[in-house]
Amino acid sequence: MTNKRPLTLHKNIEFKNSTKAFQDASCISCVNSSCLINQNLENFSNVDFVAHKKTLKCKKRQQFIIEGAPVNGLFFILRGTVKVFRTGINGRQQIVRFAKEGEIIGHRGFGTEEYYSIGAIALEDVVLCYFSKDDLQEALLENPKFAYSMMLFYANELNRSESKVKSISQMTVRERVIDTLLYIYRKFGNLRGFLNLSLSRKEYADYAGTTEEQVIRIFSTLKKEKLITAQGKKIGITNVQNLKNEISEHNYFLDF
DNA sequence: TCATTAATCGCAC
DNA sequence: GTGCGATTAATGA
Repeated sequence: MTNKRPLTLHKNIEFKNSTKAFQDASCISCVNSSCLINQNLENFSNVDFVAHKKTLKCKKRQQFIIEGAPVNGLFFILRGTVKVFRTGINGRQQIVRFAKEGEIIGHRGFGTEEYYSIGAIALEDVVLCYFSKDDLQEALLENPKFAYSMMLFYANELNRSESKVKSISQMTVRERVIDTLLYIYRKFGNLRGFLNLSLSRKEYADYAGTTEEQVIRIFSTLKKEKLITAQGKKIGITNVQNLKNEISEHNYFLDF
């Protein structure tokens, strides 16, 4: 599935060569323990690899990967959350996943694919680490433990992606919305009784594969059923177990 | 504060 | 279930 559609221009894109975007954040002193590179740091004999990485900051709502753009490297999230999407039929946005610190973005284009098949937008202010393809390739060949960690990551992604196909094709809209809520819940957790990631109704819809109106309607029935609470963008899950029960018959996949 | 953007709801299909 | 449009609420410059 090659994707060579022309670049979709977006109003605020700028990451390459914009000097102020880059600032040094050394891997050696990095506190992000969920990063695969950080975890494998002591196994690298070649220090150049981490020395070559670039750090860039993205403001909220800034797009840093454009669908169809050539792949030159991989992004690792140092801080913040990001949504990864691809443009579907009728220009509708399909959110592939939400990613938080330590996660890798753009990995599907790594290796054989020349162009990104996904786009990525910062949901809040984000700090990214960017490694060039060449440096990464070298590091993977040299360091089996690192390669193995990456393989696990890929396998996990594939598993999640497959279960998502099933949920979109076989679950009802209500179930998909609940599934989305639980996904956000287990990945981002709760903060003061609300999901620790605020998304628009549209974004819930784009992930669940439905429309904004459906999400609104389902949210309001869930509210009446006292399963969730909502205050503007903040959604709180009041009864996780009941929600889980509703979709447990279809599988309930744990992912990070 | 005022202007813009998002959330809702009702209704037709 | 979906899509449109009007109304209301929330956000942010």
